[in-house]
Amino acid sequence: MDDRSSHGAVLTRRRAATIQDVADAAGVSRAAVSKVIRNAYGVSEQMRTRVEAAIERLDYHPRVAARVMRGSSFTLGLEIPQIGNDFHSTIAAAATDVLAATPYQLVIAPIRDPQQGDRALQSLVDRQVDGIIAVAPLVSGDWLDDLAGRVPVVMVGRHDESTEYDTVAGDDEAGAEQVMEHLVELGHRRIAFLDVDRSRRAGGKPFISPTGRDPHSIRRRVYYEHMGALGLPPLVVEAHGHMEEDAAAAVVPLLAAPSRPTAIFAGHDMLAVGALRAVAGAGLDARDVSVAGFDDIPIASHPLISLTSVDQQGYAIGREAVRLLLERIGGRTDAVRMVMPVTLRVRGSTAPPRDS
Amino acid sequence: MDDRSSHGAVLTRRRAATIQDVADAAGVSRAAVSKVIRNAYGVSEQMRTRVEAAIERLDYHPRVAARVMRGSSFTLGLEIPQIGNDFHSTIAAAATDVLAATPYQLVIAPIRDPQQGDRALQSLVDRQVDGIIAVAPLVSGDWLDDLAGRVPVVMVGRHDESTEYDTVAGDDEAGAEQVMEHLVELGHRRIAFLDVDRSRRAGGKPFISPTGRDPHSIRRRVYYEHMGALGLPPLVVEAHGHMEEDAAAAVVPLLAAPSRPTAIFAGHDMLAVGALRAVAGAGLDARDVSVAGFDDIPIASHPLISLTSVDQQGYAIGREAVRLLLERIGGRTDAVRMVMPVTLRVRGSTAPPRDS
DNA sequence: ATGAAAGCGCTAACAA
DNA sequence: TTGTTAGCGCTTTCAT
Repeated sequence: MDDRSSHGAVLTRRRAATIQDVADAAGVSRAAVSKVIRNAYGVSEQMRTRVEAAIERLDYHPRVAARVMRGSSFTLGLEIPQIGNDFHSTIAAAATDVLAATPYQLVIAPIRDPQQGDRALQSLVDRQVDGIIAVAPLVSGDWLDDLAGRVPVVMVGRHDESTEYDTVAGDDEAGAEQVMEHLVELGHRRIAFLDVDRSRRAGGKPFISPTGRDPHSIRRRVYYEHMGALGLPPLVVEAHGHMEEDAAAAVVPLLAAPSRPTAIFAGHDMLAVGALRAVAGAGLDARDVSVAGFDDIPIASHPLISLTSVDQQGYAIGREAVRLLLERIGGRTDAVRMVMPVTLRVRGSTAPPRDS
Repeated sequence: MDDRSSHGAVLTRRRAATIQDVADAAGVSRAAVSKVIRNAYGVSEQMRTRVEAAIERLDYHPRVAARVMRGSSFTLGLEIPQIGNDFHSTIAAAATDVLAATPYQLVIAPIRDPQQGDRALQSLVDRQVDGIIAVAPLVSGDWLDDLAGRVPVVMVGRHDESTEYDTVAGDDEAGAEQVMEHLVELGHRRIAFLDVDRSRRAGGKPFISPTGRDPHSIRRRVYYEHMGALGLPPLVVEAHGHMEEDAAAAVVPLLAAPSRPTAIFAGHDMLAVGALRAVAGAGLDARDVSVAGFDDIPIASHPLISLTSVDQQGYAIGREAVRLLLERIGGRTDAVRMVMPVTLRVRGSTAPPRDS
């Protein structure tokens, strides 16, 4: 008889087996069961067999929370600043693939707005994950140093010099340079830069990176430098939001301007695809307004999109981030800084301007 | 002095404050602190002030694991069968938005292959989440009934009759019918169906839904029924994998066939976009081979893609799923079944066949 | 209004 | 090789 049977309208919830239940069923001690499930040293063949049979019979699954109280959670946390951005999905996919062969489970703490990065990171810390991989360009380095003092951390897409955590990033400088050289070589002079949303929010510990070492600040800086070197007036527009549609909305007025740009360098591919939405929506093509992006997300290679973009090897970035994190959990304490080489994928979205 | 200072190469990890530290700092009992952080009844204004100051000073954050041992985790789990599918991202985005105004934190258990659904679900159970939302078409209903007996569950995209869990799904039958009627009306007769990967894997508790009540089985059945009613020979091809590129690979041979189909009904939009990749890659357009999909993912409305698709209101599905889950956590025990109405978004990817 | 103390399920140090 | 036991950080009666 279940002693937690329903009383009135209260829902019956069966109690799942605990390690004590397994121990009783197998006629051994809790410690013995614990050793079996952890593959620890000092269990006879007979003991193992009996215990495993009981585990199977009772469908026993150790509670992660109880394990956490005594040690590790075998959980790794991934924080990505925007669910739905395919570059971030790729990193998550790579991490999931790599971890499939390990005892670690990945959990993703999703946020809708990069500004909430610290909240998501804190929630992972509160859950005592064994390690954290984060794409959080806007969180302050000091805060991260503090975080990394509590739990192993690998940051993606940052170029910090921290000694507390590892970084894996694409070569943003080289990538942006290749884009600018490509556009200039095609004959473009009126080149606009489509930047991420940098509007600030009130409150909270996080703040806009003041270092200028986040990917988007670097890409924009390279843009400014190239325009300056050529004596061309820069034109930066900011998307208000992080979705593809937000980028399109920001580009529409650009296209209506009297002397509209002949090329747009978008800070990342979601923005670039949005820019293409505006360009195509206005009945224009690459000869009118070329568009180049960054990340080389899967849709960029689609023949109907054919977006020129900087491939920064997102899958490899995710894979290496996990590898570094596992190393760090394994005991490494010196910081590693990885910069992935980039390749410009030239496609149909960039072409010589019609009037050149 | 930190009594856990580094010894040799061992990394120093600062011990985070516990409820006891806060209690000591404020000169009160642990119970008092607990009451303050839970906003429980019976704390004087003075007590609250003192405790909150100590919490602030020590940067105290309650450990979720310890709370779980005594009650709830204030964590909800979302399982999605494929990271990188924009329909699933939309559901995750909706869930994140709704939960932002609640004390619950969402964690996503990502998988790469729908067949691993039960592993991800089990991992959420092991973490004692307070509720689960899952998009898991292939997990058996019995297993889910069992799961739902342990934790509140809302399933997305299932049309089960279970009394143990709620379901939220689009109207797959109506959606598929609208697609078929649209294609037939345009004059198509050689219509192919591009199905999801149904190859089986060995082992594990999950198995292919034998009920035929999962969305893709329904969409395919409707396709068969319409083709049969018109006396047309059905042609079903299966993608080997779940990525857009896998769909393109499956479609390429179709296009090379002597009497190729004039239209392709893809089981979901990622497959449809892949089909468009193959069609455009072969230098064909909608007059040669029309393509229609299901889900109306954001890229479908992009003018360069312009994919005809069934809008099943993914965002609303995610929102309602969370709402139902919170209701269930709040005590509701009777099962709710929601079917979201669908709308066919007719766009440029479907057109009358050239030779009609 | 406040505090003392039991106990959630597990691991690890130690004893047998 | 196996079992006993302390204790992780919190919530929750139950006294005071």
